[in-house]
Amino acid sequence: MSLKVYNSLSRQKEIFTPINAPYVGMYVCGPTVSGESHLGHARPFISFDVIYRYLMHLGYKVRYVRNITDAGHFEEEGREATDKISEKAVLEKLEPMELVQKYTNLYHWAMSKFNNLAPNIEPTATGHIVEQIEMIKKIIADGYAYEANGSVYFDVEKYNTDFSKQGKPYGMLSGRNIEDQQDTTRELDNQEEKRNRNDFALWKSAPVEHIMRWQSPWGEGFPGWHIECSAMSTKYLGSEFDIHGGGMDLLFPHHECEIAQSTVCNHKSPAKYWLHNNMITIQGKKMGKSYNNVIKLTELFSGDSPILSQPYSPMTIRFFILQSHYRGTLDFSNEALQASEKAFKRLWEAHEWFAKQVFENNAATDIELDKKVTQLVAEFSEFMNDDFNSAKVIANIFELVPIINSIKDKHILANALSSTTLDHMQAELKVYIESIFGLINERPADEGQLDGVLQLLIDIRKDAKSRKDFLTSDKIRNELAGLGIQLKDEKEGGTSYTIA
RNA sequence: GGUCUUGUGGCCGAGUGGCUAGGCAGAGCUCUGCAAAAGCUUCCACAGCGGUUCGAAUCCGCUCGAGACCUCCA
Repeated sequence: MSLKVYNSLSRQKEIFTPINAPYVGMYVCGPTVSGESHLGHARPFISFDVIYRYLMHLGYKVRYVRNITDAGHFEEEGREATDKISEKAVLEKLEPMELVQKYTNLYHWAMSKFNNLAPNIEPTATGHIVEQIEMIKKIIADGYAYEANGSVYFDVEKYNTDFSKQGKPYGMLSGRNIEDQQDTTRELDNQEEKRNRNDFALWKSAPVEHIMRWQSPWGEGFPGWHIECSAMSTKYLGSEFDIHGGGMDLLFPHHECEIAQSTVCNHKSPAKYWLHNNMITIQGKKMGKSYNNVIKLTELFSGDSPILSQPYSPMTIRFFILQSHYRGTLDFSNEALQASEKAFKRLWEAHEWFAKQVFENNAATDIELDKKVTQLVAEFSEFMNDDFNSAKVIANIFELVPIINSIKDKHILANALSSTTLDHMQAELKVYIESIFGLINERPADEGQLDGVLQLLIDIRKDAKSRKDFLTSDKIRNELAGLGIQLKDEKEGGTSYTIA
């Protein structure tokens, strides 16, 4: 059973065959650190984290590169070319790099909260100006770019004409053609520098007020919007690598431009498989700054937003995202997040208990159940191999949860299942929940002292209960509940607690 | 206007033509001093209209609705 991935390039699921197995090169477009990350940004980073983890689980040696855009992308097309980062820095009276550092730190903090593994290389745009300039020079030398007033533009028209003959027209990824683009009614102005409206900038001449600027063969300026990803992916993954990932909104023009740039420079389309995650929506609309409907990650964690009825923990959000397929839209609502919060809690508590059990060697007494469990567990990899369908894996895990809880409550005897099945199920649950899905226990391990205090209270309550002093026993339970500590009376007369 | 996606029960969401998706919420029951938790049972669905088919949420057509990209965007 082999891994299949949906390739945006072919618009179908393809068997994943690395160019140079067991090595896998994966590039994912990272954040622009000109502002705080929001819930929408969490989607690709969590989705591709799971993909990264799963590829490693399959035994691949993955080099995962995710960039940081710290030079800013720029407004274009009839608007003043202004570096967003510089502009905001002035407003906030900060050095550009100070701003970049602030939001980079915040981004890294959020990533670790989500328990995302760090990429193997996290290159920055400003750290690769030289590589970008070299790439631009090469494109000019090959005749696919031209200079105009200190700026350099990619000649889309010429590229499309020449490469269409090779079956690689501009627009092959997004399914567009230049003619359609030209038919649009959108207004064109201040575009006299460009020979064609589809041309995009590789290098922009910097106006005097522009703080971020670098020397280049074409004068002082800054790199265009798409060249950084091409330069950095080529440098660290080679001219042709396995997976290029990112949000669907980057498909055009960003990824289309990357293909054109890399194809000219390296004579190869950069990535074999293009993977795109879909958007998180809110009331059906894409969450994005253009819609002014973003929920920042810090707000999400603190609950400090009028949209939010409560805070949501990083694991709740991670679980929420994993409950859907990465290529579908996912609609945010308080109700949906609350559902995920409860579901994750239930799943985790069952898993936590089950992971600690040691099973005695025996054969199954309930063959049917044993078969069912074996089947459910076997399907984990089947579902993940089908374009990373984490939603279906989680559904199966939830079929196992009642079985685990029934074993715990002794509604089902442990020997109903064979020890082989139980051991396998225990191991696979740990692998999938913890290693692949990257879910972790959010409450820190008890320091011991707290546990001691709680055990003392539980003992006192038990005494009170045995004396039928329910006033005291309920007081202990209710007061603790008020502190977010929930007591649960177990079947055998014991009491356990969970801390919210 | 062009390109594309999509419409699943109160909410979020899987669904490869025939088999209960799953979660949360609701109802009932069991356990329990009460509760919580847990377990069991249960209600609620495939936008509409046609067509193909022995059989369609799944394929085709039309209608209506929603969204994304075409400008920075995960």
